[in-house]
Amino acid sequence: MLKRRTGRVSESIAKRIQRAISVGKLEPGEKLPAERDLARKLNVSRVSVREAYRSLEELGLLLVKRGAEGGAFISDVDHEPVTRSLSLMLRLGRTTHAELTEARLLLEPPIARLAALRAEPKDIARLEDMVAKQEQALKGNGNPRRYDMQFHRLVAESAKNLPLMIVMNSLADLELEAISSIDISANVKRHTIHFHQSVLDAIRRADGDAAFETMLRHILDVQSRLGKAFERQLGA
Amino acid sequence: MLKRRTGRVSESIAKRIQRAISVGKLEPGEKLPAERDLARKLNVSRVSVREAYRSLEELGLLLVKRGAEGGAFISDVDHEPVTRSLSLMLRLGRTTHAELTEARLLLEPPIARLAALRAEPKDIARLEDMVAKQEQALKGNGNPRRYDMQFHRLVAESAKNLPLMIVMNSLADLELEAISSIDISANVKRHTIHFHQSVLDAIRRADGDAAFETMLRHILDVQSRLGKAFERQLGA
DNA sequence: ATTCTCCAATGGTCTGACCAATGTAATGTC
DNA sequence: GACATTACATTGGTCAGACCATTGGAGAAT
Repeated sequence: MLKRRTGRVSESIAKRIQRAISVGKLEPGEKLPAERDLARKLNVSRVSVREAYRSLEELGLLLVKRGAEGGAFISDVDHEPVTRSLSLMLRLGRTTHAELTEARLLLEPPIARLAALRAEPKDIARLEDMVAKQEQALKGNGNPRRYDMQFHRLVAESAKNLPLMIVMNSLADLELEAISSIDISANVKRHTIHFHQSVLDAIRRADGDAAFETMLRHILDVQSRLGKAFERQLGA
Repeated sequence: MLKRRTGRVSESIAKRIQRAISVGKLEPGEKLPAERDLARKLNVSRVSVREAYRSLEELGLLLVKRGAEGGAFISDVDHEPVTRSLSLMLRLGRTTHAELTEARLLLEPPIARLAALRAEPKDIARLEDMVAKQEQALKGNGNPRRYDMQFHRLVAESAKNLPLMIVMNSLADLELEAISSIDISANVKRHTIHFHQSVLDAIRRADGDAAFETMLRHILDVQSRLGKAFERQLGA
């Protein structure tokens, strides 16, 4: 035999399918053979096919549904797997909040600038919506924290750069996790909303420099306030 | 029973292990039970344990070796999964080389600035070593390309910020993959090395602004040169 | 026409077996 | 005694076949 694969059977199957997807032979929505069928066709056991499907599912390439009319379907690839991995790596790497903030300090202002230059009307509408929700949550005792990072994500989305958006999403995940345990005063919340409004305003005016500056000040502001909160928490 | 898991058995196992890793109960290098043992302990089949291990392996959390003294070992944190997923998106056209370059354009100059401010002697030594290797490879017909991205990674390492380092490493790997197929003239290689030397010099002088500026110009330079190369390749 | 029931397709899990790789310990050879 | 060889135990990899669980649709009942 010529094909010398020392590796696992499931891997060679997974690789074949992945290649087929890469070159466009398989398109999103298409259905792969049932596990039993493909196993028979390739003269391997169902286990191997299952493992291959499982790997591809983990990669975000497949969606496996069970039941009648179930099966393995080619997914639309989105950034979820990257974001998940990146978030995981950051968490595992024992990233400190200081590091996290520093990274955001480098990233977010330029992202905000891009957003100001590239935001489309629907991006702006979503940002407005988010700020409105935040205000409402503040008045009505709701928890505006969820919406806070969401705003930052939307800004990144408006920048129309997928890698940056992915990075920003992961950092936001981590930030949310980090601050979920500490109390935030209504005062700080008001400040946050105010900054968000300013950023939104700059984006609306397509004023890149203003967006950059405002975002920078916003993160510095949060940094100093949260720094105090972290200390209080440790002291208590 | 209280715990209502509708999902797959393998997933609940994988989640448990992942959590144990996240909170530090399991550390890199540690060995998980053999498939048979864990299966017996949890009252599930070996198949389920295998699938759990397989998922975690795909996520980059485990390394599975077979044979005597084999087993599933907790991996060191590595950016490989992030890179892999990103690379997939690149291949599937969800993102472009232009976006990638733009991201680097935003990220690398500030990273270089941090590196200049924080590089320790041993970081500088490694950077010097890398540039030397590059020069040697250029003279001796070697392939300096591998060392190119390596240099950028070392810069990110010198910045002492884990999130930024992981992100930078992923982007560097991706860049390497993207350009691996195109020819690079000796002229461009010389330019690259020259820029690297300048960046290194700024870092040695702990001159953050110079490092920022030089890195920015370097990437812009590469961008314009590679842009042409890409075009040539497409035209051919 | 609507609801209900049943069923076939399909993934999920289990059992138990054997194969394959791999490090180590026992054995043999010089 | 030092080194090569062999045998073996451990562990993941694969297989076959069975049964369970979910799900959507076809057909029956109303």
